[in-house]
Amino acid sequence: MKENMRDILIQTMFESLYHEGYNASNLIDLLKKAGTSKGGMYHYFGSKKELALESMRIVGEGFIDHFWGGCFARHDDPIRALDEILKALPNATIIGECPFDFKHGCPLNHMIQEMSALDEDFKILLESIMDRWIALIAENLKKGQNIGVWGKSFEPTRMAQFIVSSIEGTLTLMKVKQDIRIYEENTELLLQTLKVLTQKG
Amino acid sequence: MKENMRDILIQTMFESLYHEGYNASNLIDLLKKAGTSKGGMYHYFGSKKELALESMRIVGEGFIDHFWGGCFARHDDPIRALDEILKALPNATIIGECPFDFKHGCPLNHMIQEMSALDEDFKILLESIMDRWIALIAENLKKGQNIGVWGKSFEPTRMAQFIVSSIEGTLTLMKVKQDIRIYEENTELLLQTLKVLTQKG
DNA sequence: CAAAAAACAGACCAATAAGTCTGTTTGCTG
DNA sequence: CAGCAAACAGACTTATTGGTCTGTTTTTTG
Repeated sequence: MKENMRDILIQTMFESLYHEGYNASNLIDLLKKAGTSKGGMYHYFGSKKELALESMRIVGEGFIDHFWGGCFARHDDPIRALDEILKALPNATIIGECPFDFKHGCPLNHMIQEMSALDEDFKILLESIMDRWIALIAENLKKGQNIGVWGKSFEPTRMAQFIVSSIEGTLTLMKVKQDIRIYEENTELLLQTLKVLTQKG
Repeated sequence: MKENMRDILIQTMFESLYHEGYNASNLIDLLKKAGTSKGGMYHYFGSKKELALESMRIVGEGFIDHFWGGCFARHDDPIRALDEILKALPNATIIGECPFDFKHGCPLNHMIQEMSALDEDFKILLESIMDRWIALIAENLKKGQNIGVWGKSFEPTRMAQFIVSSIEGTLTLMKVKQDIRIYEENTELLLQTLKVLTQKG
């Protein structure tokens, strides 16, 4: 059951992007961590950028589909799913051995800030990941409306954008303040808000 | 009325940090834009990092004190002030000739993502700027409670953190999607939320 | 088992960029 | 106006880093 070097490179690059960012991460260190060499990497990927893009795509889509999508799928009631997601996030594993942690915040946010205005390919990819995330939440908000746990007065996509924004902003604050109470207080306020904004009638 | 080169360097560095980030910005280009040379810059600052830190400090504190603080000071009612701030932000000038723009989002968020886990000096500075921002809002929320436009059931600092998070997250979304409607919809939801969470009685 | 292709190792190259150092200009002061 | 210090110009140094290229090992396949 030998792991494929291409996958190892993708995971290792993700960790570098998450912890150091794109410009500050260097290939030699990355290759050392991955246990390979220049030749090994350039055999699979045409450039640092190509590996980084593929890495963000695989990990980003995977985390949304499996962690978020999985939580939604395990609950009939999307309210409980959202609550569980926010409680589970601080201890979540993003990919392989790489845990989510408050010191480094949200990798998607990090890449958006660092790269989206600098490189069009990154921008396009990051936007598509963000769209996938928002679409998944909106979809489940709609489901909540259909099964009657939420009212119909709100627009699911708008509400999903609001939720995502609130989470991203909270994680930014966490990254610089590293106080878990802020996360708990903010998510509590968010859930409280949702109950009001989405109430029936 | 000749402008001081030290100030020009601070403004030019801020633009570079805002538009390219710390690692991707290079000194030669920056010096060309500022109209000076290596000798000119190293006369005032010991390193690129020193200039960047000073730049973020001056501009960050200035924007919070003047733009945010100014808006709060012009209104007795902090509800109206917050509303005006959110409406004015898309056309605000951050410093000198550098306008706020959705393509580049929030410079504070950008620096937090790129630098706070990478360099302790950046982290300390960025946290202090964030604290100043939150404290200013909390202060004015408290004022709103005291003059009776808001109820007393909420904790000003927690609410300020929630507001800041929501704005930061919204600007992250703007940076990658660049659709002003999202900003308008999100800020509308935020204000709506505040009215509910801060209501009297 | 032999040949070919995939996978990998690592020396080398070229570009970039921060920082240094020497020398020149500008402006203030006694 | 002389002298001195602040302000600035720019060539040079040094370190880093992404990418290339040649050669070796491993695996697959006919």
